[in-house]
Amino acid sequence: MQYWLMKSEPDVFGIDDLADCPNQTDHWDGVRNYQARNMMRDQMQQGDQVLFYHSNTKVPGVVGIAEVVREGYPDHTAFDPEDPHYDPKSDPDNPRWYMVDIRFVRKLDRTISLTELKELKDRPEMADMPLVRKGNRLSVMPVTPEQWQFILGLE
DNA sequence: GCCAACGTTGGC
DNA sequence: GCCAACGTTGGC
Repeated sequence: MQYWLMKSEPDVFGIDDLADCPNQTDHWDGVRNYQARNMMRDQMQQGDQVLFYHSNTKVPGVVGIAEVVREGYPDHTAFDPEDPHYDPKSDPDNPRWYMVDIRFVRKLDRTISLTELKELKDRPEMADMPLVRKGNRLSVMPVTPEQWQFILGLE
């Protein structure tokens, strides 16, 4: 079992939206970055735990926990010309983009803000966490067990 | 809303 | 294969 962090803009799809979905489950569509794609397609497994992160908002930070319930499969939104994430280069016979399904587990009692995590970035537990490094734009990233424990220990 | 960082594209 | 131009991400 592995740990991950996934970013989402709460104005588009936040932790409460996930909790409101049927079965509290939704597909993580729209990722159009190869590094993130590779992780969803090749590495994420059923049962993996996910830190749900709100980006591009007033207080960016970790707001909840989710769980991977379906492993990588083709992102159908890439095939739909009407979809904002349409990619004509993705062919249903040879899909370019993949997604996973995640299910809501719980909200944190409070937001563990990016500011707070940055202040703690020199802690040994937080070593090599892409999230707190400058210029990081990866929307799906692996989280070490140490990072997982440490971050949730702040709750 | 600004803009730095960074990934992707396409001309050569 | 290089790299300038461009688009996007995402913090502030």
